[in-house]
Amino acid sequence: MARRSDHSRDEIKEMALAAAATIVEQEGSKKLTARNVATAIGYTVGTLYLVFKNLDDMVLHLNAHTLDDLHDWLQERRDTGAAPQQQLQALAEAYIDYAVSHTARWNLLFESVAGVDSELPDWYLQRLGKVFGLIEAALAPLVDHQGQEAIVQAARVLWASVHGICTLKIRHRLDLAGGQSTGEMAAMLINNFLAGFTASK
Amino acid sequence: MARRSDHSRDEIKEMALAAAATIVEQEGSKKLTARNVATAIGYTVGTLYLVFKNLDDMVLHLNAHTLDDLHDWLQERRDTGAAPQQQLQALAEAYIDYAVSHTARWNLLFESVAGVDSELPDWYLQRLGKVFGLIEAALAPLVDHQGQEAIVQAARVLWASVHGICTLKIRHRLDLAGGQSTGEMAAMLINNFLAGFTASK
DNA sequence: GCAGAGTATTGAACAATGTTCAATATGTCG
DNA sequence: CGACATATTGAACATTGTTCAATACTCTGC
Repeated sequence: MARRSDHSRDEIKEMALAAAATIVEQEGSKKLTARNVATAIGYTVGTLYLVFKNLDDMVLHLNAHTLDDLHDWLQERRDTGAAPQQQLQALAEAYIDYAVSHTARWNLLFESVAGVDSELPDWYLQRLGKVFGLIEAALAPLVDHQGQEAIVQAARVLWASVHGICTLKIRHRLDLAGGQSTGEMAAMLINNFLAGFTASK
Repeated sequence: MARRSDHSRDEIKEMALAAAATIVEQEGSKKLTARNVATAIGYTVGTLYLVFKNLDDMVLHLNAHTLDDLHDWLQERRDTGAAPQQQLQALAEAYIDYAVSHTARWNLLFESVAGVDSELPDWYLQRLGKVFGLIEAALAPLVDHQGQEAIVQAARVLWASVHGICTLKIRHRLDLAGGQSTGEMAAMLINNFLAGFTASK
């Protein structure tokens, strides 16, 4: 039996989340079970339910970490020196790259049932906002003739669209004859959208 | 015990799919279990495994029906008399409407694990293609100066983008301050994309 | 050091899941 | 009518999320 006070609750929480991330990446989300996580950190299921409300709650926290990860990933790969359009293209490709190289973990971000009927907690939405912030920053120089609201709205439309391309490709919903690559699709989207967007003064 | 030859295998298959659709719509996909479907059609689990390889296989067939449903829904609501841009807007709104009013069933289209690692069967991809066909048809008049390939590619980019907007909204991933409606987002996407697309001769 | 209190941790137990397959009920054909 | 073929069953198994009484530990006060 693990000795009590070996780890604080917060430590156990972090250990569990780290173990969960490893399991998802290495074995897929099917293997993300309470018992597997518990074993991986040297505790038992009961302890897991002491620090998380339930498995959905654990996944939500894991997703929060994934969002932070994704944010850093995008931040490293955006090309702040380049023109806005190239920045956006770089961000889109980085996003797709993340989804491809961390598919299981990225999928979990959207598979999660929590939030389908109920609201997502504020601390989670804030992390989402941080990711959006990167797109907004890249978009900002292009649209100084429009309001801040237009930037925010365009950022969301663009990110949602890139996400749509990404998710359909990864789930093989675009495996029809004559398909382009996700990169080409993102480029087509960004180029045409921006052409229209910057023209509308 | 149901008497043998009461129903052919195909009949059982259709009964099961109809029951599955009802369960998903009325009780959500969590209640879509082998036992629930079997009970609903007056058979037992064993019989279900006689006509479907497993539950994923059943869901795949249910999804095929959903795609047909969606296709008809879109076809009824597209406004073939209107200008291409209005047609696309109508299609986007119809798509979002379908997702909102049949959320559980629509979600199942993309939750399905089948196809994440393996290929989707041809008969399934063909149904996907039929849905894309509607967007291509609406797009065609706008781009006769470009090739057929450009239409196909633009249709995919547009549909994937609308889908992205739709899925993020429904899963509450856009519940941040200052959000637009899905309809407004789709309009912003379509208007700007088309402006860029038709300008690039 | 020791008794006792308090609590961190356990792991057996429960209901529900997907899936299998020997047993059984039923129809059909000679 | 009897015997074969097969449609159908449902008990059984492994695994899941989740709970909670029992247990094992640590620490306090003496």
